[in-house]
Amino acid sequence: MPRGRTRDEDARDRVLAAAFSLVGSSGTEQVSINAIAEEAGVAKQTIYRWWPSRTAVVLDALVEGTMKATPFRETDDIRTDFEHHLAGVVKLFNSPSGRVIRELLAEAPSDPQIAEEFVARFWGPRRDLSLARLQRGIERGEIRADIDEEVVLDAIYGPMWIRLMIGHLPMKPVDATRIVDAIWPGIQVAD
Amino acid sequence: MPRGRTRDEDARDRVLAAAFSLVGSSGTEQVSINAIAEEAGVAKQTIYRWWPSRTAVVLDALVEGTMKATPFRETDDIRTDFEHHLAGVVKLFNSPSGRVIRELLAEAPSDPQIAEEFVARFWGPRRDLSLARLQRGIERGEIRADIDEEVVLDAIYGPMWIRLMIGHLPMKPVDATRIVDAIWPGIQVAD
DNA sequence: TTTCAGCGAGACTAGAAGTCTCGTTGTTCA
DNA sequence: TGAACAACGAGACTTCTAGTCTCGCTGAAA
Repeated sequence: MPRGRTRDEDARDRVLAAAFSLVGSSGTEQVSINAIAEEAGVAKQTIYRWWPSRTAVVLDALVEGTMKATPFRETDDIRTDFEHHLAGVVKLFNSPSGRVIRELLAEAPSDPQIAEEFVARFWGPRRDLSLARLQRGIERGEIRADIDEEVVLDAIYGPMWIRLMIGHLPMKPVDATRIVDAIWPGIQVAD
Repeated sequence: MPRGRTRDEDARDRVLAAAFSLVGSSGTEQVSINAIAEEAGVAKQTIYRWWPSRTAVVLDALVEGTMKATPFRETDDIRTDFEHHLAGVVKLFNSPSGRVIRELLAEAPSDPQIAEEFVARFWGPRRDLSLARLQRGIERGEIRADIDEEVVLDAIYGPMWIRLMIGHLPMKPVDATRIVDAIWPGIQVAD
């Protein structure tokens, strides 16, 4: 056990909560590191002692705060499982998390480290769940074996991401069904 | 005709070229407004006289620089036209323009004005071309009339955008075909 | 009770966006 | 031709924020 005072875990939680809350409600404005520190009742140095940058805090807050969002149901009806999952994505993107994700991705071009971690810790794990589900569909003979899995996944997720990032159209729950309707005929095994 | 010295159109062109070149090659680093001014051989005030912000310059540069990119062929084979168009998108996104688009979209969350203009001047017009092509397909009885056109368009473009923004996978020309392969069975009129 | 790292507070530094001023240049109009 | 005037290059200046540094204090471990 190292000497000295131990880390204040409560302060850690307050920082993550403050970061998530501020970035999720205000849109980047007022979300200086000072504002996060003040909201959390913490000194700025306490933040920089544990995180390398403001964006790293937000990423941690996102990963921690949405750990259990967009679960993947495992029933015998793969198609419906995907619809269910996508509906969860719509809900997530329309919540404060959506704004946090958008802000985070906006930092990615200027911070490759963040971009990499975002993929490794947030996007990757979720996408892998989908991939596994797709592969199980192939094993069970319900999904065609000759599809390009990566392209199919990106076609399934793409519409939501494009709307989150560009914002040209709203995301509605019914779109989850429509996306699956559009994709499914191309990947299912012909009856 | 107003009195006084007229605008230096050559300086305007140099500013746009410098902005596009710097943002397209270096990734946001070294792309301060000072750097653009220096590269263009222009005073900073000359930039702010004509553009409201640094990002507005980059948007103009993008619109001007990619006016003729990703054209939409009009043959009798709609499916191949889409493949051709998507292949153009892949090429565009893999070029310096891709980086410029990414940087621009990264500014969008903190600058609603830019977000709106990006849609109105870049994304909207291109998307409308696709939409018109899709609708012509419906009129000609090649595409199903009951599809949700917006969702289909976003499913077609989505994979490229998601890869541009997240960067989890490269974009290859062959993906253009694979995307269309994945989407087409769901939207074409059954034989 | 000594040691020592974490803590809050806040001064400080560095760098970039955007503003302001100034003397100069080029165009229009009387 | 020359006065009026706006755009120009140059660069100082202001403002804001990310991130650093220093301080005296606090609390857990040995």
